[in-house]
Amino acid sequence: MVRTALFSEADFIDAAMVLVAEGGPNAATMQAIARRVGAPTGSIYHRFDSRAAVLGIAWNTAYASFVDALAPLLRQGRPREAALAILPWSRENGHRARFLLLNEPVALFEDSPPPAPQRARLEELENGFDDAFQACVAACGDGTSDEERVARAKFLIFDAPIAILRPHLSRGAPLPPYVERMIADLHAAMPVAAGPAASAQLPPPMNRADR
Amino acid sequence: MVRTALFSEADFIDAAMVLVAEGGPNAATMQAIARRVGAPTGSIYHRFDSRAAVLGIAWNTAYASFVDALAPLLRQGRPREAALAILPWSRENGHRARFLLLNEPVALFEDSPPPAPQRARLEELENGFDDAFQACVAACGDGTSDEERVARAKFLIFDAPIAILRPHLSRGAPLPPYVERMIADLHAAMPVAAGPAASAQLPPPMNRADR
DNA sequence: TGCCAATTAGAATGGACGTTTTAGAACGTG
DNA sequence: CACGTTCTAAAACGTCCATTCTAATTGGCA
Repeated sequence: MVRTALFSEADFIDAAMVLVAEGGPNAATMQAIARRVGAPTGSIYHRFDSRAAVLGIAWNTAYASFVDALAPLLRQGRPREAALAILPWSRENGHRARFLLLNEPVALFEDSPPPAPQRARLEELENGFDDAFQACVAACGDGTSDEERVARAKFLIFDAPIAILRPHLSRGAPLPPYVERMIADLHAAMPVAAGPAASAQLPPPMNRADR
Repeated sequence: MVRTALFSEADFIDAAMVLVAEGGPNAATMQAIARRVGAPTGSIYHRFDSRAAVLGIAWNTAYASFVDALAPLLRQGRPREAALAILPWSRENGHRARFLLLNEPVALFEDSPPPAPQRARLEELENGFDDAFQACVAACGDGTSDEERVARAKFLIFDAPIAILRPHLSRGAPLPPYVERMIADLHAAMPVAAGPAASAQLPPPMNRADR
């Protein structure tokens, strides 16, 4: 390299994340990203092939950070700790959390899908996360890991905690202390290790649906 | 009226909903909406002020239908039934469900907020829904309706069931039968009417977080 | 029958955005 | 101290889209 770069790749990635987090996917125009970094738009194209690549790398970065925080706990068979780990991760990764947890990929990538390398990397990350869930279910519950059992684990560890955080993330408000209680209570009431033993302690479910 | 209209307002609204449901907010361009209806783009502007108005009305329509399905049950103090009602509503309102439950308003309206009438109507609907929650919490639990109690009820009745449906809505797959079990189990384990009595039956929550 | 408002019809306009291009500045190397 | 490479810098291009405009069509009514 012969001329020292004024801006780093991470600068542009971060700017894109912040813009999406604050204003939705369309707010992250190439010109807005450049403006926020203080660079000309051309400089983005010296580092990235396209806008889709920028957003794809941003997504993969945030997702990798998230998976790093949860997967080890899952593999250790500690689903409750994994669910609770979303909380400090979100507090420490403000923009990333909003970027990752508040956007559906379909909406983020609707204009054009990320190029192949980023797609491959994402699939890698998703498979790793999936494996961690499988391992957790195998370690926590009995061996049978059918679709429903995994869906239940993903809900308890992933979707439900995010649903608890969502209203606050959406308002941009700090996470109140009771979100931790809600997650903990949820896992106390519906353990992932939901052998028949656990549910037998609960009051019997009332009669099924009303239709 | 002197010339019979070939297209109805609802045609355009529905087209917009379907397009957003299938391809994300940006897929609902004025030209795409018109093309799907088989009308010229000019015809949209004879009925609606702007694209923001079309999306705002579409959102309000879907939201009103959703609230109609849940609010009565909430006001009757039947949170479990309200949570389960999301299921048949989603099955009977395929596009609407994807449109409403898979899109954050911030992403949908980022380019320009809906005009005042639609904003006012939405606030009306949201207040009505909020009141229903307040009524339910008052009817189910004890009288005290502090922030945490309402947040808990909203999670159990609204956000959690949606989180259970989300993966399937997102893939465009039909909702499997076990989603009903998951919602029912959740409400059996964590009743909204969570007086101290209910949680006393549960095994004591394990020690709080690990940090 | 001939008029008029409502609607269809489709082209035109202006702006925003992704991407490309061209020119110039910086810095390690020989 | 020039040279080549990497980067900054900013303007330019082409496309897409929301919105507007102009003209043609329809059908009830005087």
